[in-house]
Amino acid sequence: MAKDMTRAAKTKSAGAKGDADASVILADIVDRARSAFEERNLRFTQLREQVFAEIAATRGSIGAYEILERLSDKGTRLAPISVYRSIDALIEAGVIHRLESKNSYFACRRHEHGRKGRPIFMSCEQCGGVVEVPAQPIFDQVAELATSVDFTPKVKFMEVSGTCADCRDKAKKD
Amino acid sequence: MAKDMTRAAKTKSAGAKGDADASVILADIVDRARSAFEERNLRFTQLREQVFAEIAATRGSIGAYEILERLSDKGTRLAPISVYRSIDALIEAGVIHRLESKNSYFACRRHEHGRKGRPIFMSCEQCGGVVEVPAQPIFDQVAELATSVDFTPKVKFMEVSGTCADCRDKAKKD
DNA sequence: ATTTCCATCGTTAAAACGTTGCGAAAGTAA
DNA sequence: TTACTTTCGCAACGTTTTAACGATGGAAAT
Repeated sequence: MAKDMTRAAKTKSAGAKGDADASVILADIVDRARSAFEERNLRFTQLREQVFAEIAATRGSIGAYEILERLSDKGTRLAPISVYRSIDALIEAGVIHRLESKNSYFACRRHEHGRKGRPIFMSCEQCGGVVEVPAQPIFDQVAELATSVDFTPKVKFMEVSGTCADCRDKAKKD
Repeated sequence: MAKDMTRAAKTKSAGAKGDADASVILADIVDRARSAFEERNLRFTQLREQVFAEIAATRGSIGAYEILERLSDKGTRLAPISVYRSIDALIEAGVIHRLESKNSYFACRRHEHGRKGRPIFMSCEQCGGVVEVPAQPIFDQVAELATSVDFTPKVKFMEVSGTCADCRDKAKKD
């Protein structure tokens, strides 16, 4: 039943927006997340699945309280802590990331660019969309710079805000 | 009188910690901030000065509510919004920075490394200290990478957390 | 000098984000 | 079964940030 819900949610969200990559349906993304959990011997519980599905169904990033609201609208009324615990587990499993600059969360899309090293997150200030771009050389340079000032870095990702191509083009039309 | 207070605060904080660069006294840092405001035709009000002095007197970064508390201890009781408004102005003037990953603020130290392009903030997870390291080439590379995926970046600084040399050495002793 | 204007600040309130503590339930292992 | 660990529900609380609105005070225009 949980799976049916996620499929339904996906159809609705992608259909409504006429998403270009509607081919990658939400259920598949959820399945990939499930695999990630299994690989690490972590439990992909119903709650975690629901939370993940909401995040993955979102274009751009989503805050914890919005997840809370959306699940509530669908009949699953939760306390904030439950969502945060699920978020922690999802981050732990590596299937979502936290966008520090917006206190929000988005589904990992590493699979879209293979696994070519650590990514930079480019987050559009207009539409909220987030793209992950592999940038290992830049991380290497940061590490080198840090070492040069005797600092031991612990960087997992970097965030860059700006404007995506779509929004830039839209702005030009005005 | 405001100046006297800041001088006193500085003496206390640097003296207590036996800070190495006690030579750069707080009052001078405040004066530099004042100049930054004047250059931009912004007002360095008493409130902004007090807030700035608290931030500048802090080793590492400080949260808005801790600023609030410290000022309250000194007899200036403020509403949170007042602190946030001052913080906004100080960021606007470029004399402090926000550490996104910790929801806290610290005084800009650009002058310590000349003005050689945009800095990366290296923030120590152990001691909370923050150092600014000029890293324009890395910003350039990020910009290039962004452009290559048709994204218009708007990066001012980057944050790297990790461990500073002092804390690493201390850890080794254990 | 008086009016006009705008930035700043005070005050109240609430929104947005995140955590603690405790105990029940459900999965795992012996 | 029993014991153990992980997850979850629940209630309250703590932290960070913003909104709305009015008062004040200094600079500029008349």
